[in-house]
Amino acid sequence: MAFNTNAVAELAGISIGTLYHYFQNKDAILIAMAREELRAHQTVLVEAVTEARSAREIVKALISLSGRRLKAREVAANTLMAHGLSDELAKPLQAIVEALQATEAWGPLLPDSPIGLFVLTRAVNGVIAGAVRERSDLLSSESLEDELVRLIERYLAAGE
Amino acid sequence: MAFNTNAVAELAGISIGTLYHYFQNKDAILIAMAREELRAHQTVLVEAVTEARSAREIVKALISLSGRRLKAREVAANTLMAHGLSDELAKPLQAIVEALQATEAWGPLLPDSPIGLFVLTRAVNGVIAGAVRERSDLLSSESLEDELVRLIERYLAAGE
Amino acid sequence: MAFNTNAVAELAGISIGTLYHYFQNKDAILIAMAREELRAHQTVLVEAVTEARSAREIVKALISLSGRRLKAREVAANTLMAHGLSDELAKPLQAIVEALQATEAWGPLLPDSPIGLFVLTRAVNGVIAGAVRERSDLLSSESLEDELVRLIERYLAAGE
Amino acid sequence: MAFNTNAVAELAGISIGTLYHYFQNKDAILIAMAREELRAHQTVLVEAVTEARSAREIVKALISLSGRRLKAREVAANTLMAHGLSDELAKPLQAIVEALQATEAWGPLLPDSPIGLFVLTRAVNGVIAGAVRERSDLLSSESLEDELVRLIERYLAAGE
DNA sequence: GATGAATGAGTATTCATTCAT
DNA sequence: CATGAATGAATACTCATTCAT
Repeated sequence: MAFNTNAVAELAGISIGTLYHYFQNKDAILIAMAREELRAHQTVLVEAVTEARSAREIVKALISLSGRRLKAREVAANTLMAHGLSDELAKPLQAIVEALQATEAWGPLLPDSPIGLFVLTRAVNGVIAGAVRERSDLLSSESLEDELVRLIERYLAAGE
Repeated sequence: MAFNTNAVAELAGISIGTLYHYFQNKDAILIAMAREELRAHQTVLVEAVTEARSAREIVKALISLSGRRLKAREVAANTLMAHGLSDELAKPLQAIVEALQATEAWGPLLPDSPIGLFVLTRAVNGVIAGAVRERSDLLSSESLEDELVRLIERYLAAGE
Repeated sequence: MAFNTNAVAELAGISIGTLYHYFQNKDAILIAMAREELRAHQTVLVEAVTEARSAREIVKALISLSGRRLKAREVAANTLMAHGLSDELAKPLQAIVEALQATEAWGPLLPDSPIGLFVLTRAVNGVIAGAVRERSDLLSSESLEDELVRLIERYLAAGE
Repeated sequence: MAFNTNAVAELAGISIGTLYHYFQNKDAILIAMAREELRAHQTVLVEAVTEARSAREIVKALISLSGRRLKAREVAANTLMAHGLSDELAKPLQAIVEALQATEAWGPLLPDSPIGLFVLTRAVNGVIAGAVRERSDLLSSESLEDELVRLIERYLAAGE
């Protein structure tokens, strides 16, 4: 594959020897890179979502960011899954929830129960991830946005 | 790794030469195995879902089957994604939809629009896949079931 | 390489099993094919040279036939050399000499001594083979012809 | 065969990995070895021919060196031909010509025209190569020498 | 006889890791 | 600390040959 350690080192602009100064072995290198990728994505997501003023704006942001560094994030996700660290993939979602909970606008609207939060976030994420995975042209249409907003609003209304 | 071609051949009970008689190279072998894994899972899913008599039974079935051959399916999914075939991962979902549409009980209830179907299926799938990925103990509780049924029913009601 | 036995069988239009009915092993197959190639070329050469009425016509014929089935003859030559049968490569030259000796027109003109014949034939052959090997554009010019005729005539005159 | 890459590496006193550090693949290794063989032979030939004081001494040198590392040169020649590099086989001849042209003794005697040089060199080479290929006992006799000298002198006289 | 799927020893090649500089 | 040439175990893949049909 193209992901051999020497290629990684060259891409990173350092020598393979130096790479092995910092990391124990190949797995450690790949996991560190995957986590960094995820962390960076999380930062971008949280920023975008925090600025959103409506459910629609949140959905818009999530969809538009879903194409960001797509390949890199895919590899990162595969790496973490292959090493039994798939639970870390949820960190960005958790961070988004925490960010929203901290705002005056969203805090009161979100589900109280952890399960409710879990279902809502994973459902939205599942829809967008599915569209990305399947290279659906829904991603560029407004109807996916509409439908996701409806999913969210209906689900939130259900708690009343 | 343990997935070297010679080991695969031995496991399959054929010689390495015969394996290469059927497949072009290692990637082709892995992809074929991944597709077979997915196909088998799809069969099991469709059977289970077809027999279900309520939304709750469908959710129950999907959750209980989500742990089936977990590692194998994970590897299969990674393989397909690594080869740019991630869209094939949606096949089981599509098959479930088609199976349900063909029944008297479910056909009329499902969303008419492709987008509605897409959102509903990927949302449910996203929630269950998330629980599996994160090794959530929600999987064994009834509350996840409750919440998913609520998600489905509310979303379907939204079309009215 | 592309010269594996299965490919050879397919090219020959018979099954690999049948090929092994006729030949002991791969070397036997390749050597037989090489000899057949050489034999066929020899036939064509002798025919052409026999009809020639002057040194120039002989040279013309040899040059024009030097491009015949070039790749096949190259492979054949390599095969024979690789199996220590390089001396067989001289057969066509010997056949040409014998054919010429048998004619009224040429018989008396040729060198009496085996050494003279050897030098003359290998010299002419060496020049043409060299031009072919080096992909020289001399092959299509008339000057190579002129020079070869001069070489032959001078050498024959030397015996006087 | 005995020319497997691991054996080559061991013979060269380096690891197989290092060998592949320097060369792209097996073909590249074989071609490099063939060229080196040819280059070394060329050096020896040019040295010997440069010291020669007469046509006979040149012929003597060429004949006596024709047996040098015979098998190795044969393999080298086959390798280059098999890779479409047969034209490189002429390099030693060209080097000899250039070396002779640079001397006071030979420069004026050699043919002016490229074609003349081509015919003379390939003719002499063809005769000696033929004798080697056919394992002729002419190689150890003086008569081949005589005849080659005659060929050369007559051909050179032809230009007058 | 003819077939061609199956075999598996043999070989080319990769790539994580080390260590002398 | 940084480097990157060198290593060689591990692995992908080939192809001459067999043999049941």
